[in-house]
Amino acid sequence: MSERIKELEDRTRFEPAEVEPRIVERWLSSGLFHPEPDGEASANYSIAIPPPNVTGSLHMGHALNVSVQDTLIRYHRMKSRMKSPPTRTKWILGTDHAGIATQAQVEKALRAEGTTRQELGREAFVARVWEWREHYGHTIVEQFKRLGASCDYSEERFTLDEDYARAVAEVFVGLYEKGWIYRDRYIVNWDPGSRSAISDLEVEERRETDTLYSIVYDLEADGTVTEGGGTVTEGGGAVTEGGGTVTEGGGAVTIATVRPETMLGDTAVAVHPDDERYRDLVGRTAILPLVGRRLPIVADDYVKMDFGTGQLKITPAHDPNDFDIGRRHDLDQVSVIGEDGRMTAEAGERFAGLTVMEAREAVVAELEREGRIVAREEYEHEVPYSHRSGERIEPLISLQWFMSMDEPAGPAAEAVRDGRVRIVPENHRRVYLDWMENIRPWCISRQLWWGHRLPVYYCETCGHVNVALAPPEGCGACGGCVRQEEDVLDTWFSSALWPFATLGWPKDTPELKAFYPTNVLSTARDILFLWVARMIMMGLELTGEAPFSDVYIHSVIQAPDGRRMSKSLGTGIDPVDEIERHGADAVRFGLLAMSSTQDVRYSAEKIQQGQALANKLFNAARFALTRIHASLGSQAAQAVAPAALPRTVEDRWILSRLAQVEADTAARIEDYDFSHAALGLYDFVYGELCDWYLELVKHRLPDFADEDPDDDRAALAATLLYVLRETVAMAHPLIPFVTEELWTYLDGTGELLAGCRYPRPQEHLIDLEAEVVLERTIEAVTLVRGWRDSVGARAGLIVPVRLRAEGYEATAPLLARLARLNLSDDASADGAGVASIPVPGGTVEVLSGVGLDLGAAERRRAAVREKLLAEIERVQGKLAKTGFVEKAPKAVVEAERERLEHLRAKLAAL
RNA sequence: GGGCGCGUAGCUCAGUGGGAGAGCGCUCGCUUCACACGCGAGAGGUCGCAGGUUCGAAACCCGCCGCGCCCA
Repeated sequence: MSERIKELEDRTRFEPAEVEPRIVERWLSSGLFHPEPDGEASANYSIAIPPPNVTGSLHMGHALNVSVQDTLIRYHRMKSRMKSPPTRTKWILGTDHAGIATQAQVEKALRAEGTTRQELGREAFVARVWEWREHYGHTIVEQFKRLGASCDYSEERFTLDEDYARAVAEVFVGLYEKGWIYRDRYIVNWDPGSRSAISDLEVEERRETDTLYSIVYDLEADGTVTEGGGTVTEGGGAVTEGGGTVTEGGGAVTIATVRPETMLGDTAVAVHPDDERYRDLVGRTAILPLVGRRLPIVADDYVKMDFGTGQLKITPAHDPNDFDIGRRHDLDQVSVIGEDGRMTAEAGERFAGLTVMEAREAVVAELEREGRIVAREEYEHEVPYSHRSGERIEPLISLQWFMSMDEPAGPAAEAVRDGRVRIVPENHRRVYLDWMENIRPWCISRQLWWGHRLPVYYCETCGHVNVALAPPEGCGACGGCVRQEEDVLDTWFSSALWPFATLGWPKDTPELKAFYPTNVLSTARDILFLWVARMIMMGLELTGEAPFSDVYIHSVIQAPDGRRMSKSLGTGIDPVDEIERHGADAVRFGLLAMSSTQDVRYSAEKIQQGQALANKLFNAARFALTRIHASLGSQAAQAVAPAALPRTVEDRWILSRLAQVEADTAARIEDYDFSHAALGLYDFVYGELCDWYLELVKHRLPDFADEDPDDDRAALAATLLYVLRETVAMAHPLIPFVTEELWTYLDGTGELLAGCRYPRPQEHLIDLEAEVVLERTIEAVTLVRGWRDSVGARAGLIVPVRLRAEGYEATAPLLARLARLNLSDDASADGAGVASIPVPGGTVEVLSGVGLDLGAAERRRAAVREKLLAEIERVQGKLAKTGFVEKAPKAVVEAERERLEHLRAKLAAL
């Protein structure tokens, strides 16, 4: 027995903390994760990792997503070895510069030092962020390694790499020239926290309660009155009922708002065109209180008739919906709130310079004084907040750069509709298509310093806009001096190029040819629009191909309380802690096993189940290996293809089960059904391999070293090693560490399992006859054990019995050993036994009551009889119904009849 | 307001038309020669509620209730 095997004998536990660093080291130095860019993407397999934020660290979402992708990558890498010639498998790695998030982190650090980015200046600040990245930017990549992620670490990309940045600029210039990118004064989501515009998708709505004020605006009593005659006053009067302060003769309107300060920017009042009450109001003019501005009353079907009075103030410069209404009716835009979050000069002398909240109070006070507030009520509504800074969004009009979505949305929707891109699970498909069909322009400029600065140069002389890859010598129109746009691009603009820009696009590189388009994108549901949709658009437009053929949307791992994991609530669980506690295999297994539906609660038990599986597999292999080496010597301890071997029924059974589990596992991985792949593997290893097969054969593996191996033992060793090798290889994509460790013992060549072939199910080994025999035996063992327990038989007691049952020709000795029975021949022990245990196919007659409490057995038997009688009655009732016998499929009826017979035989046996 | 998902054992979840399952927890037993992160046995469920389809519903359909998430 070799030294290594001797050492193995003492390792009674699988110790992840000791094993994992060694294994990672071997993987990384092997070069296995870095494929040469050979062949065509259609034959190779590739995944582009969703680039984590450069400042980020591993959270549960990453941990699950990395587990998913690594399982796919390892599975396909192993499968690629079976092809001739072998194909290539690549997992493209990199990080995202994450404009707002990263800038915010560094600004926070600056604040702690008592300075600001403005004090530092742009150049120094950006240098500072790069420094930050050097120090902290690799945390998450190191954490990926701890999970066992087999990314191509030799080619880590960054969205601000020189080549990548050039690609981004080229795309901008190209799309500008195509007319898809343009500059516009448009209402944007202004984030006062980051002092930047952000996109619609970075806004989150929160439910809040505010005061809803009802405010009276007078109507102008001018010539337009004649149009509607006297009815106008009536209508106006009706809506101000209870207000009591209607002035002058023209009537009034009453609008409701939770943001009274924005009224200073009102430029119209709107009613619904079908609203009978206000038909005559349309075309008239209201007078804006406090300001005196004349407000046209327009008809627009955006207005909800049953909300408030059905009369709506329109503030095009400070509300996205009002902005649209304003465009439809050609209304003025009056900006009363500035980018600094304070009221502008346009708001009037009394309010200019106040913060929004101060202005609200002041406006309400003024209106109050004039008696114009006729109602206040508590009102619950959705308020927009910045997903980035957490501050309340201030919608305002600003000069920004946009990308039109109308042109790219069509092809991107079509690619999903016609199946070129498959979304798994399928129900997200419609969500994607709905979004594509109701798409809005994308605001792509950000008022930040960290990111891709727009390749835009404004002429200081004539104002001409020059868009070019390199800074122009002078203005293209007048030759004057130019200065570059200060803004940077939305981070998602650059990530939209991820699957191809990482491979060298727009250059026609071998990497691009070998690995683009990629096979699958695995990601979280919340960035389906933010990122996935835009990648599909950009991929189709720029490369002519969808960037991946499958999109897998993995589960959201919630906190154990069923809500989102939250740092602030302290409900987050750190995957790195879990790896340290239970091992990376356990974390991977657990996360995959729990990820069955779109939202799942974090289950510490599933992680423990994974840990138990790794330990179990380790011990099963350790047991088999130490015994085989001890009894046969290492030269004989080779796995042999089982086809030619003489086999016992239990060998035939386990080989049959193995073939089926191999097929199931592969199918489930390919179907992205990771939870069943993981749990199916667990069931096989625990419920079949260890609980039964090893128990059935362990007596054939005695631990003495110097006996000549006979045929049976050699055959068993071959089968056992074969089953272990196959099981370990099959499990590798899911639990790579323990399997790689075991491979060093199971495989003599020193090769890494990660680079070996994936097991191919041997269909000719499927043996249903052996399965029937073993199932029967297992059931009988379980029944006898239950009986033993009920009669208080001590574990060591061998009970003398006579087997009176069919179907145990091959397994009677196995039954006897596992159930601790001593089988007598019929001839030598006739006469009635002291007890009878029903088993499939007959009974086990107990011949002696020594050491048994048979009274307890009698009570138990009564309980079993009750159950049997109830069951028999149920099945009889079913078969007595003519409807069932006539309409149910024949096979079902037949099965019920058989079952009845079976139950009756059992009853008779009692 | 619209959409998606979920509701099954004490807990977390499988099960999608024909005998209610797993892991953990619980009870009892076990130095049975791999594993005590172990082994064996067991208790525990009107499958959210109400209706419908069907010979037959945990599963399919309709409605309701509760929880979570997304979009407007």
